[in-house]
Amino acid sequence: MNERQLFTKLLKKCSKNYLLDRGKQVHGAVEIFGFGRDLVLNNDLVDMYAKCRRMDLACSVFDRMPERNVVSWTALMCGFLQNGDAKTSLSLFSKMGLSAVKPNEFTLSTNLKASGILGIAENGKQIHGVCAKSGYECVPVVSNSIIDMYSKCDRISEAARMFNVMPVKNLISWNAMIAGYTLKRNGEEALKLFRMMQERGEAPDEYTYSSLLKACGCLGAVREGTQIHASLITQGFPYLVQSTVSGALVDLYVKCRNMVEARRVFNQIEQNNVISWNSLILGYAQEGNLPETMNLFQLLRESKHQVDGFLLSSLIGVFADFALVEQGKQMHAYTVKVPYGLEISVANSILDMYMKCGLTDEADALFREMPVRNVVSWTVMITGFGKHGIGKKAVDLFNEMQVDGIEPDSVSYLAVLSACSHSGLIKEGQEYFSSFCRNQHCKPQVEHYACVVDLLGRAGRLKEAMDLIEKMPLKPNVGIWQTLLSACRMHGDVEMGKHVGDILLRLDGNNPVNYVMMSNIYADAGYWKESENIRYVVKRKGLKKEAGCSWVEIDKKVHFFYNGDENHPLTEKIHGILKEMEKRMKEEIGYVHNTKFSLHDVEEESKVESLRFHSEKLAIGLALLSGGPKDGQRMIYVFKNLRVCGDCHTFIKGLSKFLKIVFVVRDANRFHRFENGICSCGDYW
DNA sequence: CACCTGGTGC
Repeated sequence: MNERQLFTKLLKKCSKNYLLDRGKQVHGAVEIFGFGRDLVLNNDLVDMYAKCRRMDLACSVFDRMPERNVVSWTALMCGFLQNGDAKTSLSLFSKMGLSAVKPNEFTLSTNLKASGILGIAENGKQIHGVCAKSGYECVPVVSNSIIDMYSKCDRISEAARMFNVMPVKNLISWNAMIAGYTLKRNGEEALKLFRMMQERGEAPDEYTYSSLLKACGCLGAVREGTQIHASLITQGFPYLVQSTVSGALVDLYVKCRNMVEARRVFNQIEQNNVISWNSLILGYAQEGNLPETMNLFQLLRESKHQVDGFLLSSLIGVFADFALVEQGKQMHAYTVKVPYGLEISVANSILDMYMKCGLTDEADALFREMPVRNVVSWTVMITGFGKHGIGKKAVDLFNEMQVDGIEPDSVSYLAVLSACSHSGLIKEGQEYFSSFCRNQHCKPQVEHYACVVDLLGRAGRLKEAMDLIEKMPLKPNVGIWQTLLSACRMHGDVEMGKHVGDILLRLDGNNPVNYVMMSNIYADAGYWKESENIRYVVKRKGLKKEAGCSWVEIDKKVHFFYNGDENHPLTEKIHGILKEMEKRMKEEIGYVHNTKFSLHDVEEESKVESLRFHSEKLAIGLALLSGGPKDGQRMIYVFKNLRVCGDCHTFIKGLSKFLKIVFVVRDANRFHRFENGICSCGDYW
């Protein structure tokens, strides 16, 4: 072996093992031995510095090269891509196009990948054109990259077309296509492709399994996921102690709410990485296991891994869902101290947390302070104000956002439309909807139509709402019919309600909510027999609604209540104070139990006894028992997982009037702010 | 010099 070959071999070894200092020594030797102008060795040097994450040094070698070939260019582009700078790779690609050097399959693949990462379909399509013209399209590396690029650019059908016409598919082609479907949350197609792969006798590898397990997680397909897990074990799959496949397994079990199994897989992994840590911690948080969440969070901080923005924003998101203000504030304080706390997604999750906990002022102050805001930041605020029934502010923000130069996307349109419907801003809502229809970039989805149906329904324009559903270019879903059905009930339109109910039950006959709504419509109109019949069907089918649960925070401790719950140590006293309130309300403002408005409730709850002990009332009872609002604020916050029932709504309105207390209730749909006998929802929710 | 993998959010 001559010296030149030796240097190449040494440099490759440095690249592979990220040995920067050793690489620098070899670089020095290359110069001393007079190989400073050697093309191949310079290419190796560029690659070595790039792999050692020193793009500055890679560039200086590249710049001083007397001549460059396609390998020199590609090594540099690759380096930028691997260091997270896809943009520079693409601009180098166009710079290279001006020189005489022609791209090869490596160059094309690298820049297809860069386009995919940036999600720029136009760019990728252009490179695809170059591939087609030069004949590289048929080289597997290139076609695989094309599949990857299209699926990352949200053009899954073009990815599938490439996959289908490829004359030779290798394992990576299958993996890329399965990953593409998984990315778009199309778990069914991913599993279908996997079955096809098995029929053809293709052996899967760890990439295939990672994607597949993710697909199962998206589908909530516990059975398929467990099967795959079992077959990995029986095959003696060598990767189960490694983090990638097992990380996907941990996440699968977390998504399927099986924390015992998730923990078991996690414990088996020899080298856990941040991702599996994050999955596990989030899993504990989502099931409300706060001690284990914080325990693991602490262990992670003590480990060699770094807490990242991903974990922070998702953890804060869980606190927001549970309305754990104290935990949320603690986390906010923590984010201020760490560098990744500055990430915009973390700031957005904090905004969202304050909004979901009812602290609009805190959110607003933080929002105004943020140095950088993106469309998500604005959308969080618009959604938040919308759910508080402060439609004016939501609308103003939506307009201000556009003045600020940020284009609304389909989620922000949803936010503003829903804000309009929650606040009864009918005209404004319709205007935003038509401007959305004229938008070049995105089209309304079923959810947007549902907002407009709600808007029209609220105004009693049921016929127009029905027309809209029938004329819209999309297939109506369960949600949109439910919206119309609610409107039918609110306006006492039994005939249309019956029609809509029939459609709904045919579409989704296993959701008890649909039956309850129908039953209530009949009951309101005095059709007792029909109402009973429907309730009977629910019983016969054994359909169960999610258990109603409310909670309230008192002295930094959260108390949970279920409907009719008698587990709280103060139950008797809570019942006592609620009965006393009812009595006073009856005498002072003529309150009677309102069974008519049990719209969102199910089963035997129409009985006065059970209405009295709905979870939200129990929570309020405890808050009153503990001396009412603290800190001089005349406010009590209560949170509920389902929608607040009509009777409770009337009850709380009454309470707010004669106790002179403001009650804020967050239900599954929006905030209700009760003040002096009036609710911010205007009795329509 | 290259292609495919795992965790948030409205």
